Amino acid sequence: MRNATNPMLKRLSALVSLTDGEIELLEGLTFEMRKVTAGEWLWHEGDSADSLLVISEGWGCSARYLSDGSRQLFATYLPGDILGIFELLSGIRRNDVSMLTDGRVCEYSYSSIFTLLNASNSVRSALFVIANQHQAMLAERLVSVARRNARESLAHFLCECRARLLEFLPDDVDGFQLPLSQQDLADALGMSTVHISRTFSALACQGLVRRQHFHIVILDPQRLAEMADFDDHYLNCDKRILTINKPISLPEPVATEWLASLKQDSKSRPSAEGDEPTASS
Amino acid sequence: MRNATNPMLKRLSALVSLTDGEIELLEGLTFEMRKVTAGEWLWHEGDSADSLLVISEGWGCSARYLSDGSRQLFATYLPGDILGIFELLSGIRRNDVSMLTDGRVCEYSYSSIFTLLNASNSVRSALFVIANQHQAMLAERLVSVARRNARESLAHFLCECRARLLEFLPDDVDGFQLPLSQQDLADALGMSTVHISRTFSALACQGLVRRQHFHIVILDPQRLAEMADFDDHYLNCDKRILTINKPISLPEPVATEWLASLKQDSKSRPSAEGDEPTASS
DNA sequence: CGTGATATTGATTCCACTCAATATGAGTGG
DNA sequence: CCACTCATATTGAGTGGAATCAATATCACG
Repeated sequence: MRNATNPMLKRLSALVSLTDGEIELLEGLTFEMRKVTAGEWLWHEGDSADSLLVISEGWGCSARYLSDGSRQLFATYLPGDILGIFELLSGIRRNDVSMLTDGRVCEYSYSSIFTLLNASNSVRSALFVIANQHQAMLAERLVSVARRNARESLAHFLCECRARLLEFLPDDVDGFQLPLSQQDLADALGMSTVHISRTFSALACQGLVRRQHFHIVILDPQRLAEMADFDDHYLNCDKRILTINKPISLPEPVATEWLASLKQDSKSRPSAEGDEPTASS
Repeated sequence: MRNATNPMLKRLSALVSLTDGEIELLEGLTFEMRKVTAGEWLWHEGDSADSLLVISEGWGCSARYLSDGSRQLFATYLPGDILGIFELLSGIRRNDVSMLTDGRVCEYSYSSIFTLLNASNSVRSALFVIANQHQAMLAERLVSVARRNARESLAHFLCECRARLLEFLPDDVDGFQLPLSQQDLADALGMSTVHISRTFSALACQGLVRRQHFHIVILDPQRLAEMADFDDHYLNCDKRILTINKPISLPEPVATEWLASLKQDSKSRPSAEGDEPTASS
């Protein structure tokens, strides 16, 4: 298994069960892996979009830069995360994305992704699920900013980071690198850097976390989650469900004539990819 | 034309160009239209999900209810909006959705939607675009709550409502029913009801809006948009793009008469605002 | 006309911001 | 190895925007 060499395959196979055919398809995907450095822009809002990106190493983030010079951070991206899903259709990047650390990213051209999407239900589902997770995290951030106080907000963010990292980190090393400066955290949580600092101190005082530099140790995950009202279901519930349900795949006696007629239609399509809905499998 | 009788077709055809086959397919969809009343729950977080809902009349909203009794409003749903897209795959409702006003909703079973999705690229694209728009609105809300002060925040929300309604409202009647109580607005914008009231007064003082009861008149849309740093591209850019690029969808000879008839139809829509809001008419 | 939901207004409080000074740490070059 | 610098973080003092509390006021509706 050379999953390790193809980040897309690695990520998707963790989300949905793939048929051998789909695995082959994914393995056959061409992609370009390149090194990126901290602070480097991956793209800007308004850029034309023609590729999907998978972070293979390092952290990235998406943000909005406001006219008053401030910044709102929307999402953080960890190794394995797939960026640019929503832009598949519009062809235009929706916000600025940059690297927080050095790392490596893999680029897959949209044309190859389209082929893949047309050929595989599971891949479509997986990408949809990922989009779903990002939406859920965004909603969670909104709740933090709007309804939680500084300590709850920061605690929640830390819990989320830990949960996301948990499947990658070896065993229970209760500590991880969080490559966000206090400025970054402030921009994510809608606070000032000063107050991030104070809030960290407060959490430390309560014996909840320890932090030095960019290294975080969560001393009492249980209590931290409680104070943050953190529930990780929004991060992984879909995954559980998916492996059980076999989602979008045709559960029906489909209107086969329709499919046939549509297939004909699709012949006139310019970017003649594989073909239509693949009732395969 | 019975577009009006099938809200799904109506909405999707406004987003992407559909082939005759797809239109027929959509027309053939079975759905159940039912009346709903203000305050009625459409579903709760955790409910199992097996249907897509299209709002045909009235306003709805999705929200999270926190353990401390407070509430965060995530989204408002207007006539034409499609709910439950993200739940297609997980089969579980992600948050609570209720009606803000009396209205009517159409229910489409997932099984029929799955058939449709498998048969049509365009429909897949359209639903994806809709999901995209909701994500964009959520992000915008986050920016409001995190970065904008009360006046900007409220102004932005009003601009957004106006923009969303604009395509439904007959020409430039610069006023509309906004069936959100100040409590609802507070829950949406992360403020207190008291401050919503004061902020409305402030905006009124500046000659930007007038408001009585649930009726809003935006006196100076231009200036209001400026103060809110409002840019409507996130609401409709995808639409524009889609008709140009026709990414995933089949680039067919567009049924222009269809679109035309739909436009007309929406203009002559009865009860464009006549009875609609008023919490419980 | 009374009742309950909704909205306004004033007084007070507080959480988090801003400003400003200092500290720590990493990286660089002498 | 030290001095310098730049980015990052800490701490204190003062301020302010919005929350809270509380007392009316207005409106819809039966």
